[in-house]
Amino acid sequence: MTTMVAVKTRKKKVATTVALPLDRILMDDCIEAMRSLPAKSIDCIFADPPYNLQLGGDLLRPDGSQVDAVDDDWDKFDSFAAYDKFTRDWLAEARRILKPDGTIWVIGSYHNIYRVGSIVQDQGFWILNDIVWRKSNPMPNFKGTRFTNAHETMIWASMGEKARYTFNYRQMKTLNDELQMRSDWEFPICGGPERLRKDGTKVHPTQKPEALLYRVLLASTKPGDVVLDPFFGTGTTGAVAKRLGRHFIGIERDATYVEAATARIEAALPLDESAIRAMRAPSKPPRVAFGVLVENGLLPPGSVVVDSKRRFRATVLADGSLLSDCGAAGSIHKLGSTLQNAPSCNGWTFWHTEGSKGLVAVDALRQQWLLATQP
Amino acid sequence: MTTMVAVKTRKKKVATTVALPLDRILMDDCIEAMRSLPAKSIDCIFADPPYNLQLGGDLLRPDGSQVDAVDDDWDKFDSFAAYDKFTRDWLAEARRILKPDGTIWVIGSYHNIYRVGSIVQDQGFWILNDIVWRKSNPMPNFKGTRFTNAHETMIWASMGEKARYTFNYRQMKTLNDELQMRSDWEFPICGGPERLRKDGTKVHPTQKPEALLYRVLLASTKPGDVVLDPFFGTGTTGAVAKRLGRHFIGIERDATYVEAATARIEAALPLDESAIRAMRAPSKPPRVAFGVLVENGLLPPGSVVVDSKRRFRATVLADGSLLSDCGAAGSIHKLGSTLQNAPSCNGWTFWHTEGSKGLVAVDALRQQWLLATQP
DNA sequence: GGATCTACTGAATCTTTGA
DNA sequence: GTCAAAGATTCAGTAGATC
Repeated sequence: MTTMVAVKTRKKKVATTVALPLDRILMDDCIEAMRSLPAKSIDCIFADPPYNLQLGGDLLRPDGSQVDAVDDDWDKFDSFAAYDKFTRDWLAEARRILKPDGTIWVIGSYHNIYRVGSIVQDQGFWILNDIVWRKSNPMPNFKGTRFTNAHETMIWASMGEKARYTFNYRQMKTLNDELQMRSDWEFPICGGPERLRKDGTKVHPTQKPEALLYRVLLASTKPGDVVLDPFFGTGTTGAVAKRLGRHFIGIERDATYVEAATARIEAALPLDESAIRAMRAPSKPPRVAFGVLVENGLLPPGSVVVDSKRRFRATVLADGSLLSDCGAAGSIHKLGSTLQNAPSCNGWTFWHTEGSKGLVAVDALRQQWLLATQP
Repeated sequence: MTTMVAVKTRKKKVATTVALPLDRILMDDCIEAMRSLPAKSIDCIFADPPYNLQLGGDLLRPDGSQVDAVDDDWDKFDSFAAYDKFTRDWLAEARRILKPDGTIWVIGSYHNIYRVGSIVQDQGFWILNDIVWRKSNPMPNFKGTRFTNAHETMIWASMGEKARYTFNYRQMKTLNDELQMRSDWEFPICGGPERLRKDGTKVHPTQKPEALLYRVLLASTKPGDVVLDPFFGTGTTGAVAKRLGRHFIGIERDATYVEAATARIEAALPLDESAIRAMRAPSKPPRVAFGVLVENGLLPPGSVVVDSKRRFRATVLADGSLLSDCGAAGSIHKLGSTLQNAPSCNGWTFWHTEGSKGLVAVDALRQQWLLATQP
């Protein structure tokens, strides 16, 4: 199904409708397929490009010939140069179709991620984080010649240094038991029932765990966003996007993978109604002006507020500003910073009012107000 | 003290004696100093080059205090091109002086490591591993704009694909409780008594922990080997090399750093057994966030949980929070305490899910998860 | 003397909105 | 585009003071 989506054109800020193949898999070369998509139409790209540098696969040698003796410096340069060109080409297309406030994720290992990261930066993307996927059950190093290669790296980048982007800070913090989500994530590798198999053998050699994509999409997209995966494989990105109420576009050349991905996504269930509803709520609570609490009688004019240690005391005025005993006045934030002689202050957590069980931050009143007024 | 060391010359494989400034600090530009060293004379290089952080303005913590940023001149570069040239130049010299069976380590962050890694590969080095230093106590992301940047990356490379190198597999396995050493290492950042201070302020803004260098040198060098650090700073590499019975050569331009490093290394004592044990990462019981169970499908969004007496009922949301039927929401602990009107609540034992044999505490799911993922 | 509280700090690319 | 005001934001650990 092709869906019409509002996309803003560049020159004139007029919304036009452009065809986006939402929730479909394009069976094509990734660069060709991206060329068919309109500029500035995608919210997020997740890319798991091939990184079989040393194997001399079809990417580096279209004729399938074997790479020469690896001591040959020229050949090495040739290989890296070919990989770099491929990377530049697909990243340039990715950049064209991303919205100005979109972001891109690329996953790789030490074989390719340094090439990718350099080119990401060269093309003007701005790295926001690199994320380490720590595998809880990596394949051991059988020969004992190196450290167990127990992680892969993801680069997350915005369109530029000043570009805006989506980061659902609160949801990540909640997901991590009220601690900021860190740049190192632990997940098992994809196995068990989740791993797609046909006749007992795995369909795709590097199928990514859904939990990984779950966190990626929950962190960096909003419900209804369009997520593109140019190296779709067996469709982990699509299955998770569907579950999380995001749209996906997959690009995959290999018919076997497309077939497996199609069946898989078909079977994936979207989250149930209540979970979806809660997710569609904005990730940030709506702003509430302090004055609204005053107007609505939660803290009527004349009320007294103090800081948590009762060092400062102020009276609430009718316009929602505070008047301190020493004569200073201003918004809850301004007065808090003035009194503490600090550059800034969050008045919501700084100021308190007398409750039945001691001091209560005015932020609690705001929560109360939100609970009472939000649907 | 200059010591005479046998070094093989390149053209003819005849051993000649060449002066190596063993266990000394050369106060000079790193490229100039490396030029003064003979080719193929160094067993291992550990390099902690400037990261090219490109920081913006001041950064304030939530309490209003200012973050002491790395604003030193040595970290300023005009462009990626300038940084790349600098990197190519020092890496080329490093390559010249390394023995054919030597290895190089470079540490960096996402700001620079992709540039470094690409150039390492371009110059013919062969990456053996990349190692993630997970910081147990990183600086938080104060503004809630990104994931906490909680790691740095080290690249470990040999002179070429077929080159030999030293890897003390057994010692690494022993150090890691008889499990293969993985590519992710956890250490605290350098602080406490180990952090060099003068008049209460840190001498160097980016002093590395000795535990990190300890593992690096123990893994990749033999006793008596020569370790070169072209960005010596306050001499962590030298202090650890001395304690491990390796020779070091330090290169550092800044006289203040050289002075501090000299005194520090002078005071360093060879390690005894207890100190070696202390160098191991502290083992902490693994912490599992409730959200991890949600992400991994043990309790998918939309699942219903109840307390043991079925008085309260809540739905699991996509971000790992709970939404109660009465509209209250929060983490498993928060909602449990809210509903019971109690000051605190252990959500792990409070909330249950329907199992085939009746209610099962979500804590049981956590145990199940730990069993499945922990070695 | 031990427990508790307070202040400080660390390689950081660290805001958003509306006039 | 700029600018000013409003609003949102921290974790683990050490060191020293206080109870």
